[in-house]
Amino acid sequence: MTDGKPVRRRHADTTRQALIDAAAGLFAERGYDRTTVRAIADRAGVNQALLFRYFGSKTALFGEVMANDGRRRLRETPPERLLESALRGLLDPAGDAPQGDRSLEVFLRSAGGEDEVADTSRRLSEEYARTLARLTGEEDAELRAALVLAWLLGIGLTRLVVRQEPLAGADPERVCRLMLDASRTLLEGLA
Amino acid sequence: MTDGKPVRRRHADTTRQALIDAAAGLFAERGYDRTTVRAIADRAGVNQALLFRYFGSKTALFGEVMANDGRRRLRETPPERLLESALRGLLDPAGDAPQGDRSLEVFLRSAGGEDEVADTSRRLSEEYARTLARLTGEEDAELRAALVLAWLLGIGLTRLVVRQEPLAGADPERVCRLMLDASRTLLEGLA
DNA sequence: ATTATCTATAGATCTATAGATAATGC
DNA sequence: ATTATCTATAGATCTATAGATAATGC
Repeated sequence: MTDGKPVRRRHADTTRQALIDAAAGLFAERGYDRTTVRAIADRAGVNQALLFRYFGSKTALFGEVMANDGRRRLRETPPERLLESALRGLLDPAGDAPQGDRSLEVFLRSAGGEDEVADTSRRLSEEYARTLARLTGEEDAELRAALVLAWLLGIGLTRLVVRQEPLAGADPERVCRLMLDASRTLLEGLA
Repeated sequence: MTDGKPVRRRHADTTRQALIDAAAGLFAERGYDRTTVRAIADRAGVNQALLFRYFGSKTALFGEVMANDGRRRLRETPPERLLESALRGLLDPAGDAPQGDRSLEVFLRSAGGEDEVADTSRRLSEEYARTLARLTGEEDAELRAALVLAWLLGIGLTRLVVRQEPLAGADPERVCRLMLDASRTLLEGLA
């Protein structure tokens, strides 16, 4: 695990970014708690002390990762497509369009952790909820949006974290159709 | 934290059960990883070494907790009422009917943890899925049941673990109605 | 005498820091 | 000369165990 992507030696910005990339990957794969600073540094191909030099602490690096990559999908997806895009991202992390935004995976694997991490995660998920809520004119728009988002998260939890069949191995198209059809009964504005 | 419920001194069975009860509560409140064996022993009012004497390891105690209390709701609830019962249990852990079955909370807070714990959790959730799948005759009954269960878990995750508004503070009745109505479009057999 | 309980501690992690080393730019 | 990087280690947890102590039952 000592060699990640080859890092140009002695270049602070490159090293910083390598640490962020390594952390983003590992947080998505294992969650915050189960990712050690040593594993991050190893994957980035640098010494573990540099993580503290550049970010100060592991929680600060987590915040940086979520601020950096975590909002790409939110920025680049039209609201009425956001639910489907996020669902497809969770169903097929490899073939996902807004490249590199695995923040919902990070969320699912880290939400139960320490307070500062939970807060950072909650803030991201609140932005999703707000965006979805604007889609409908119903009086309880926010609650409906929260329920749909909760469903998305539950599907991700079952498929990626728990890996429980038949959801874990189900065809993404079938899951999308069933989930989106039922969601439209809750949120009108969905594409 | 040294005094839990007063334990009759020097009685192995009582001590064993006190440890199970303390563990069940703490696992539900904090999840497996964030619960220390010392916290369990303290709440049970006994020494931490007894946990290892009676259960061998922390993971073994986790298995015992899930086997002990974890299936009460499954046993005592008719299948067509299971989803609503579990949902109400997550929405209002205090006023819940099958007393003491907080296993879904434990699941939500522990699913991302180490392998043995994840396996124990997955097994419980599979029983829920199987029970729900029997409710409908549709060809893709199992996938539909898995999706409904995922929704339940997502709601629990958002409300209890992430504590994100408006779901965290929403009226249980409203949540029930919205969620169950939409679920009936997926699973016919629900009450 | 038996066995439930406690004391003390080994051993494994992990985050974080202080201070030494080595590579680059002037 | 500056600063990016590494070595070595402190200090905080946590699970688990070996062995001593103390309470009960015959």
